Amino acid sequence: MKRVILVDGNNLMFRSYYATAYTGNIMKNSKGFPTNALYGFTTMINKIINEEQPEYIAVAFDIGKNFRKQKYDFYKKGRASTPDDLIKQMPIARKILDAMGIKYLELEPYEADDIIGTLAKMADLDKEYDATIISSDRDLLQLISAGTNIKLLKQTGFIKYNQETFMDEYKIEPIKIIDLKALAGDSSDNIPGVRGIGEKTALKLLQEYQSLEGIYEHIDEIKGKTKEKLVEDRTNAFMSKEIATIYRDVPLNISFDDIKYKEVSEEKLSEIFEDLEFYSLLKNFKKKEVSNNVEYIEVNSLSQVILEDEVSIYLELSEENYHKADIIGIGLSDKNHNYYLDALYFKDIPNILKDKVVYTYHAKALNILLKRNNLEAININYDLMISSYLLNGFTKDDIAYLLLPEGVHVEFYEENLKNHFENKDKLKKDIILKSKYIFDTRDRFINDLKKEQMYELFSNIEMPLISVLADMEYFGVCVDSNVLDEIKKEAEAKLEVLSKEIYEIAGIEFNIASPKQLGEVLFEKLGLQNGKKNQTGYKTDASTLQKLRGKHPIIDLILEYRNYSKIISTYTLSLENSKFPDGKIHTIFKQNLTRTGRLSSVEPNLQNIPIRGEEGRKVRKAFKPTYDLFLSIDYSQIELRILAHISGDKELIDAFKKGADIHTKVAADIYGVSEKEVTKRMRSTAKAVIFGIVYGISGFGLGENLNISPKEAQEFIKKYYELYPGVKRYMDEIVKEAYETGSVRTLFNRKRTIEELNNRNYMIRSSGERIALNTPIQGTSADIIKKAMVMVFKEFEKQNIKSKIVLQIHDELIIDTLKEEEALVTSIVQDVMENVVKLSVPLKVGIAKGHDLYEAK
DNA sequence: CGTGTCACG
DNA sequence: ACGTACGTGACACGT
Repeated sequence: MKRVILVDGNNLMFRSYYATAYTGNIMKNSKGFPTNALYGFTTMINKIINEEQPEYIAVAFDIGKNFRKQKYDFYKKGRASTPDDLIKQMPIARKILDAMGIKYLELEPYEADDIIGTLAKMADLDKEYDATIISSDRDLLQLISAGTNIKLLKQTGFIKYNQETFMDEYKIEPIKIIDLKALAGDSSDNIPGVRGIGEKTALKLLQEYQSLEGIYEHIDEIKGKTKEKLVEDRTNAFMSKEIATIYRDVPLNISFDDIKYKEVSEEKLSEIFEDLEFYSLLKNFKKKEVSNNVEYIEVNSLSQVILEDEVSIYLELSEENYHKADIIGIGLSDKNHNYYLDALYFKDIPNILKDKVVYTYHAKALNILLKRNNLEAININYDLMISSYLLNGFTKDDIAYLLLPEGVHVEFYEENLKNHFENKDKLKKDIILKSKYIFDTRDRFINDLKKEQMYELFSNIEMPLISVLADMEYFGVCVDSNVLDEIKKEAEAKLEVLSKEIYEIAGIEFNIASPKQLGEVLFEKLGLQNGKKNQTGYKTDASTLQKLRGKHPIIDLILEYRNYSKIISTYTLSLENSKFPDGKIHTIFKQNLTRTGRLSSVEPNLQNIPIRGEEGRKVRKAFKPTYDLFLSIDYSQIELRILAHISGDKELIDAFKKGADIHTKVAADIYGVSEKEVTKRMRSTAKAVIFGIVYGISGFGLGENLNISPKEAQEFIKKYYELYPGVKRYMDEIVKEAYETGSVRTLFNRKRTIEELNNRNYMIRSSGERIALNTPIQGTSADIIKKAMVMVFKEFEKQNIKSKIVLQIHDELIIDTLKEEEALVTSIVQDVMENVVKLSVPLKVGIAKGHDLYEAK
C-alpha cells in the first residue's frame, strides 16, 4: 500500500497566521516582512513529514476566482477580507514547498478542497493507494472513505478519523456531511442551510432518513416546527447542498508520480530561511556560524590556555543577582579554541584577558564579580546583551533566549536553577556553547548595529555606561535601619487606630487590604453609589475613592490606611530585607529592559522611593551618604525641552530660551491672561495638559485626570495645539512616519519598533500611536542622561574625584560626595548635564543637597 | 500566577 | 461604537 498525504495549504496558512496574529505582535523579519504564518506553516509541514514519512505528498491552495462564488455571490460573503500581512506570505509558502521537494497544486476556479477531493478520488479508485488528508476544516470529512482518512487538526494536536471512527461518532456516513451542512448551514462560509436547524437536529434527521432527499420524501412524517422550517427553506437547503459538495473531478491532469516526495534542496531552503530569518529552522542545515557541537579543553593548568587577541568570555552564575552570586563556571573562546575553566580560575581572568579584545554577555555582572573579588577591572569591548537589546528589544538576562531561535540549544537558566546546576557535563558544554556563540556572532551584531545606525549609541553611550552602572551599584547606598524601624512603628500604630475606626464605621471586621472585600463593604454594605466594576469586583483605587470623599467618612480613613500600609510593606520591610551585610543597598540597574531606553531598578527598586506625600517622603531620611553629603541634580522639564527641540515649535523654543516658567507661561496662554494673573490652579491645569500632550492624551483622559468634563478638557487640548502648532505638526508627522517605517527613533538613533500599529484592534493601534509620539521624547531624555553619566564618570576619574554617582532616577542623578569635593563636583555635574548635547533650547538643572535623601530635594 | 493597587519619573 | 495618558517595580490578595 502506498501512502498519499494531501495537505490543505490554505488552511494551514490561515491557522498559522491567526494563531499568533491576535496579540498584535505579528512576527516579522528585520526588513519588516511578515513571517508568522510561514513560520507556523513550515513547522507544520516539517512535523507532517516526520510523522507521516510520506512517499507521495501534495499541498493544495486556493487561487484566483472560485466557481462557487461566481455562481452564488453570497458564498463566503461577510467573511473579513484576508489581511495583507497574510496575502504577502502566500507566495513564499509555495517557494518553501518547492525547495522542500513537495508538490503544490492550485487551479482556478477551484478551491483547495476540490483539489484534495480530486486526489482522494484518485486514491479511492486505485487500490494501491491510501490517502490521508490534513486540515482543520471539517468540510473535508465528507471525503472519508475506505481508502481515505483524515487528520483533523485541533488547537493542539489532532483527531484521526477513518470510516469506522467517523461513523461511530456521527452515526451517519461521511458523505452525509454534505447533507448536514445543507440543513445546518455554515456561518463561516455564509452557507444558509435551513433557518432554525442546527447540527443537533440535522444529525437526528439524517440518522433517521439518510439524506436530504430522504428527509423531503418523508416530510409528512416530521412534526411541528421542524417540518415548517424544512418546508419553508427547501430551496436553500438544496442550494446549500450543492455549495457544500466538494467537486472531485478537477482537471489536474496528474498522476501520483507527479506528487512523489523528493529531496529537499538545502541550498534553496536555507536561502529562503535566511531571508525570513528563521534561524531555528536553519539549524538543520548546519549553519556555519552557530553550532551545537563544540570541542573544548577542560583546563587544569593555566598553561593550557592559549588565546588569540580577540576573546569571548562567559560567566555562569549561581543566581541572577550578581551582587550575591557565586561563579559556577567560566567559558573562554577565541576563533579556534574553547576552554572551560573552573570557578577557582576566576582570579586569573584579569591576567588571561590582559591586552585582549574582550567580548562577553552581561559585562556588568562580570565587572561586579571582579570588584567583589578585589580583582583588576577588565576592559570589555563588546557586550552581546546590550547589542541584542538595542537591535531587537531583546530583554532577557538569560542568553539562552537569544541562542534558541538561532538553533543553539542550551538549558534555560531557570531550569539550571531548579536543578541546582547538577548536570555538570551538560553545563560545561552549554557554557562553552555560550562563549563560542558570543564570539561567533560578534561581527554580525556589530554590522547590524552599523546598518541600523546605532553603532555610535552602542559604543559611545551604552558600552561605557556599563562600568558606570557597575560602579554605582557596587558602591551602594547606606540605609539606616533605625530610621526605617521608627517609620514602621509609627505607621503600624496609625494602622491599628485606623483599622479599628474603619471596622467600627463599617460595622464589620474585614480585610481592608483586599480590594474585593473592601468593594463589597463600600458599595453593598454601606450603599455608596456609582461603584464602577473591574474584572473582579468594584474599583477601589485611589482616584475612584477620591471622588467619593465627603460622601462617607470611611473613605478618608481607607485612603490613609492604604498610604500607611504601602509605606510599611514596600518601603520599610522590604528595604530592610534588601540590605547587604555591609549595611548598604546594592540595587541592580537593568540596562536591557525598557522599550524606551530608560534604566530600570530592581532588588530593590530605588527609582520609586516616595517623595510626593509627606508621610512616605520620610522614608528618604533612612538613605544616608557613605561620605558626607548627597547632591541631587535633576533636569528641569527635560521632556518638554526635548519636545520643543524635536518639534521645532517656535513659541515653545522661545519660551525656554527666555527662561520662562513654562507651566505658568502655558497657563497664561491657555487662559488668555498675563503671567502675573495665573493662579496655582491654572498652573497645575496647564501642567496636566502639557503632560497629557507628551503622552498623546484624549479629552476623556485629561478630563478624568483633572476632574473636569471631557469637553472642557478637549477645549484645553485644542487651545494648546493652536498656541503651539509646531507641536501638533510633530505629533502628526511622527505617527505618520511610524506607520510608514514601523518604528520610531530617538535623537541618538535608538530605535523602537511598534508592532501595535499593524493591529486590527483600534485600541491597540491607538496605543501604538501614543507610543510613537512618546518614545522619541522619553527615549531622547534617557539617551541624554546616560551620556551625561558617562561623561561625569570619566571626569571624576580624570580629576581623581572620590565622589560617586549612586542613583539615577530618569532625569536626576544622586551623587554621594565629600565636603571638600562638594563645590567641584556640583560644578562638574551641572556643567556636564547642561552641555552634554546642544539642543535648540537650553538644558537646565536644579541642584539640592543634604545629609540624607529627604533633605537633598 | 494574574489582578489590583500604588510608588516613582 | 469603541475605550480612554507614556515608562517602570513591588506587594497583597485570591484562585
